[in-house]
Amino acid sequence: MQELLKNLQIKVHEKTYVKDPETSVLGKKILEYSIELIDEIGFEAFTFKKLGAKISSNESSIYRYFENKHKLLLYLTSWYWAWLEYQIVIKTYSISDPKEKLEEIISIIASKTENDSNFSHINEKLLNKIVIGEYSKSFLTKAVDAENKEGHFSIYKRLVTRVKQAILAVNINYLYPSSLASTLIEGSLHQHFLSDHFPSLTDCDKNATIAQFYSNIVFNALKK
Amino acid sequence: MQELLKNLQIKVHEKTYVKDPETSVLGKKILEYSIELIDEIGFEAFTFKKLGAKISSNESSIYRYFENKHKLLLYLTSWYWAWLEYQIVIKTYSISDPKEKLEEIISIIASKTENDSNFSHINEKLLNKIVIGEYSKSFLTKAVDAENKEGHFSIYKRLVTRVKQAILAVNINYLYPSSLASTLIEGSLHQHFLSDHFPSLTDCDKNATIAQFYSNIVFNALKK
DNA sequence: TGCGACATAATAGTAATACTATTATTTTTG
DNA sequence: CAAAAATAATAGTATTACTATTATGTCGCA
Repeated sequence: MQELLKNLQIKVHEKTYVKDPETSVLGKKILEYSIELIDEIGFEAFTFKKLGAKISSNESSIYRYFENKHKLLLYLTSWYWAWLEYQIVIKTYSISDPKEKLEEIISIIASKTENDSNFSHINEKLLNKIVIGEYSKSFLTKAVDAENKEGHFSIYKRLVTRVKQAILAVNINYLYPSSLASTLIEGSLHQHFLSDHFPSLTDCDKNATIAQFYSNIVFNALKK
Repeated sequence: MQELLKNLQIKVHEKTYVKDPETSVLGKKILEYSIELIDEIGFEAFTFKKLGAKISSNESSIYRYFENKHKLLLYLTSWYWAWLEYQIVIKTYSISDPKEKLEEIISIIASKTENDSNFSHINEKLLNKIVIGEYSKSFLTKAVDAENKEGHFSIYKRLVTRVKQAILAVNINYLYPSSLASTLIEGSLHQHFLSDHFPSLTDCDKNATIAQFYSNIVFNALKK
């Protein structure tokens, strides 16, 4: 399985980039250091000029890979969701019991991300931090509907659908599988944010984990 | 009760503004039309110059009320949460049964907002739309911790705490009252957004409402 | 009526952003 | 080695997010 992954490349919707960043050294540098820079200064202050300076490259060269920083954010977050989906597939592949499987999925989604050596130019832990702090900005724009139509959120939607299926496998009669799946994914990000910045608004990271909280929510909701 | 409200003014943390917009005609115009304009063009494209043009006033005059558009967003969203809290207080004041009370709170938080004639220059329905689409941007910034320290999120935190109390009143032994309260409030906004832009990721607004979904989640979680 | 205080408006100016376009240089590869 | 492709450098534009200064209007009260 690990061997198989060595040859794997995470595919992001091609309209997200002008030129596929995975196909060149500069492209990979853009990915690697944009994650670092966005983490350092935040997405608002992040510019291609600053990134160019950081990688001793020119602003105009970065524009040849991404139309603008918003598209780059779409790329990075799509990459993250695709990667999370792979984690889920790999780690739950051999689990046949639906409850056990869902438990594992919740744990993967809600736990802190660990780095994955299979993708050397992507720091997954940092990327997870970015997703927590910036993901909402990728869809909270006036362009959502157009971008959604173009397929920029298809990976995210596929992930939600996969979680939904796992929920229905536990209880086929549950009335709100999509809402529960999307709440779990988005809510986990939010609880992470709260535990970092508004600890009084969460119980997680005190005597409990986010995974335990959502496990409790989900399995109580699915009780027959 | 309605009479009492006539004389009520929603108070927002004073560090949010340079000059209290409630104290002048121009100030109220800024509030009224910034809501309209942000709704029309989105927070990113919104500028004080455009707002000035809309209200035939000058950019520089608006700066005398708000330091920048981010502070204005903090003002508007704080106003919204304060208003929501009043709705909860008024509508649940006379309910003594904790379950019934929590049910009503969930309904107020999760349902579509109706306009409130008590505050003539604020269109609550539009403001709710803005909160759904822009609220996250008010805290997903590098300045959160500093702004939190300054008290800009105190109204929101008070609201979450109030909901937390209502949750504990139903089941004092529940382990995650803060997380459940914050999930309910933030998650409701997200489900509204999904039902508008990603209907496949939610079950709400098809055969169910967001309030029903959260009611199901919350009361199953609180079952003893 | 007139003076001062204050609110608002107009104007101008700055550094940075988010690009586009053109040209120059370097690297790749056939 | 020449052509093609990638990258870098340079310059330029409209807009943003302000700040500062000055001008105009408006209210109260002496």
